[in-house]
Amino acid sequence: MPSRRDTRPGKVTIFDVAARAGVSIKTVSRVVNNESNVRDQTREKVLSAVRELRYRPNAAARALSGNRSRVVGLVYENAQEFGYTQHVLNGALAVCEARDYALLLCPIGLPSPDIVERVRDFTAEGRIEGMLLPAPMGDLPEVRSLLGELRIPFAAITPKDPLPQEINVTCKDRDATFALTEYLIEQGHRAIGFVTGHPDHGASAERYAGYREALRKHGVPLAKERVRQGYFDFESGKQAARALLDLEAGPSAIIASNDDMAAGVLFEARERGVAVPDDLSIVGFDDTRIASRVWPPLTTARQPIARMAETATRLLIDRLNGEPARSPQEPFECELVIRESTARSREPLTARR
Amino acid sequence: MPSRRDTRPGKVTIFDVAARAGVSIKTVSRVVNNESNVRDQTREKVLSAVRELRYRPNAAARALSGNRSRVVGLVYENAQEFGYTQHVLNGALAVCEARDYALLLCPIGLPSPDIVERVRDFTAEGRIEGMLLPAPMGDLPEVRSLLGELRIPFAAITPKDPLPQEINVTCKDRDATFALTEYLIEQGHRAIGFVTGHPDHGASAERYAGYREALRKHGVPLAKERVRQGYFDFESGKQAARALLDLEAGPSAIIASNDDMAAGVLFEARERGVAVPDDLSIVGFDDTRIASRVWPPLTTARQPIARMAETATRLLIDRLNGEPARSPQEPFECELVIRESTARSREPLTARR
DNA sequence: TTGTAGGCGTTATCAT
DNA sequence: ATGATAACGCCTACAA
Repeated sequence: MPSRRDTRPGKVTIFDVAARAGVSIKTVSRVVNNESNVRDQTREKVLSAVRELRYRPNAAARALSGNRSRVVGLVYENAQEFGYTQHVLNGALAVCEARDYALLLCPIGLPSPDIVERVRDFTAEGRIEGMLLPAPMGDLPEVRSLLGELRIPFAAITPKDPLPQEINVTCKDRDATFALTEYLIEQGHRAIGFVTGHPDHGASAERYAGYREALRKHGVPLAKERVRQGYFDFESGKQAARALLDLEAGPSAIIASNDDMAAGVLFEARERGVAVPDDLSIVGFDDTRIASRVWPPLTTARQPIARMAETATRLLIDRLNGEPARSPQEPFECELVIRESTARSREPLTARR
Repeated sequence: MPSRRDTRPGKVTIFDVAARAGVSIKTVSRVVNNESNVRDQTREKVLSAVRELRYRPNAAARALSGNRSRVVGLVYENAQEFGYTQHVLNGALAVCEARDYALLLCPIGLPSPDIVERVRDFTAEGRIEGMLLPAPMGDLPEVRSLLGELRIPFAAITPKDPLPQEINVTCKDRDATFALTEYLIEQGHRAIGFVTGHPDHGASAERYAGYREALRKHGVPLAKERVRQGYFDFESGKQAARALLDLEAGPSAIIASNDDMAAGVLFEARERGVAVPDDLSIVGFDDTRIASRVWPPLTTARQPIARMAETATRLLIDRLNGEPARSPQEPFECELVIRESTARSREPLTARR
């Protein structure tokens, strides 16, 4: 029973616990790490010593010795709008905490010429054991190949082209945009503008596809001039709205590929005195906070971002603990949220009222 | 010249660098840590070896050996509204990155009965070397005394009662609310409602004081029924507005103690068809994103949150590196931002026009 | 089922 | 100014 050091105030080490429980440090280690081959009785003894001493294994020692830092890195786009990232953060943190992992942040302003160097730097001191890549980080091939090279497992949230051997969490945003568009059509809208998302985001193409599908299904021709490029931020939504509202035959409704842009559309409409939803219906995507804080609150599709992040984090940590890379069987569902930014079209296509 | 291990792919250690530079590992350590007592020539040799080998010291080994994790913890209130925290995060991360520290997050939902346990847990594995306490975390005595007990230095951002021997970063929010109120008075407003912030936040009392001072200076009586309790979130702003707009003699202007509540006030006004700013002027505080994304955009006071967080982080890291606890000489200034949510009062107190 | 020895990559101590 | 050697606290092998 080696008790290598005297009881010192402050730091309780594995030796203290071992001494107290009358076992070797290895046995303590086994118990702490939930390994097998420990008699229940011994385990109990150790556990009470742990409790009494308030022992917590030292993270640095564990990392150094076991070559596992128990830290997950989160690389995210540091944009003005933070609604999406906030949900990712919440989900990731919740799971990390439950699994006793820590989360380290790596904000990146896109586009970033030295992104590979930034990520390499982030992983440099051996701190990161696995990486979380929320959109659009999972879309960048240079990041993915770097992580592959570094042998750092990662989980991507809504990447553009999910590879089966990696961890990917996706959702049915295409279906959701389809449903949103169809809803507007059912409300009598025909001239429906669309603001796309950033072309580098995987979700952008999906959402645009959902819009076109719905138009096609209902025999509404796709008018190119009613489709504008946006970048997922408020300002680009505003600018897209400017162009759309300047059209001769302006739209009676506008779908923006996310809530931030929809808020921009709404802002522009108000500035021009266009009544929403009376003269213009507006639709967003994600149901982040801003959707219910502008007036009128936005009709949108609720993407379960936090839950998706939780799932990604869980699968990633499982993988770090030796399980194979898995992805959810099914993409997550998005739920339609009808609010006051949309109304029946006043155009005389259908009977009045 | 001990070269303890062969050149292995992947991990470059201090031994590799030492061998390459033809010095001992201690010398490499000195150079890497910018210690003195190294000949310039030797330093150069080591530095080029470091560069050529792309050597990065292992964080875990450093932490274990030096008893310094180079990690700063950020305990923050995990509220719905994230505008404030977003700026804190940005500021803290920027400085951490520059000083080669990492930032660990500890979100806490308030009120939290087990907050002390949560924070203790957060610090438990020896990961955290210093702690950042943005409002309102610096106001909680139990947290402060816990950190004192644990001998973990901390820096508070706008705490209620800053102690001189600790690191505190504050701003002149009292002056700013004073200026905002005065601005409204100059615009002809007399019936000015006020929504206070969460009573546990130090800033709440300050901002309320600024409001009262301005009224007093201009001989406007303080009407208790025009002051409502809020909690810094959107919903409480909405509810406060409900009460204020229900008053017989409703206010012609409302000052909310932050932007999120101001957005709630605006939302409620719109729901009732109260025209802003024609029938009601609205003022916020902070100039977080939401202030310029609602319509009309909010007149507010810009609190330099990110810069304050940067300063707090810098001072904290300095302290962790042996310097004494210092605080800025002067509180930070807040800047008035006049936007379209305020206008001249239409009440016939001053001449028309 | 349990324990012993050695090493993880640094920083710290004390020589020289 | 520089270097040898011992911690740091834990985990991994291998023994018993």
